[in-house]
Amino acid sequence: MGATKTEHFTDKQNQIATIAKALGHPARIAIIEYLMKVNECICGDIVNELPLAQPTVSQHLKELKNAGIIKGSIEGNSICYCIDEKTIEILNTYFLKIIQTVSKSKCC
Amino acid sequence: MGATKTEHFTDKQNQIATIAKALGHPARIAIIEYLMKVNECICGDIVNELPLAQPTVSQHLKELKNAGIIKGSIEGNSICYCIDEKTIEILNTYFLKIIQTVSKSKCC
DNA sequence: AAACAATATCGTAATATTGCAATAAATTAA
DNA sequence: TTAATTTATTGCAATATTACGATATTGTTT
Repeated sequence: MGATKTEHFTDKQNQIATIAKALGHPARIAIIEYLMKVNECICGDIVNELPLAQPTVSQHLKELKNAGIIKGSIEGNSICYCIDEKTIEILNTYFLKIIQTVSKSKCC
Repeated sequence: MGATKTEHFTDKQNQIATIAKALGHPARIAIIEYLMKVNECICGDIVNELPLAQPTVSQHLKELKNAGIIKGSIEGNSICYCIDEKTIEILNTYFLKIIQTVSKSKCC
């Protein structure tokens, strides 16, 4: 026990949970915000920006990339990361549906 | 080490991360979907609906409640849970801003 | 009050996440 | 080629999460 029972849930449920989980850490939100600020997609100054060591940042970037939230393209020596808004849109569409459904029905 | 360095991030960053994290598990997404389906807010048939034991479901409900995603009101013997769309809206507004910002800027 | 029902909490095992120092790998600059 | 730069990976310690049996709590019947 201890492991999430992924197989008991639908693909969609797992997809939404995976994306949300990747966004469920303040460092990763901070990375997203930084990528938004420097609208050209600069890479590893993220390390200088965040109060975390380089391996830790690298790991967070990896998780964001695995979840499809950012994408990185090699650019000479460094790597250019940027937000893939399509993935955020999946979440957005999903949550919007929740909000619409819930606001229609009266509750408790 | 091992604990998230919450204090290094802004309140907003922590708020968004907390809500996203609570949604970052397929069981909790399934709970949300069930609450949407039975638009009147029935309570612990969630246990019958999910492939998880009662204490596990109770724990997931607690986390959703702590994050402000659902609210529960005691109704006699049982508890009536329902989605608090205001919290989902916070996420939605935040993500929308990301999508808008990113789609404006060209990238990699 | 006693029996029942619905939830919550406790305790604990299994697993996952977070963070970082050390090190590796890949590219560029000298 | 050697040194420097940038990013990734490994290994490990600390902590958190997930899941559930057992048990407690709270309210409802009878």
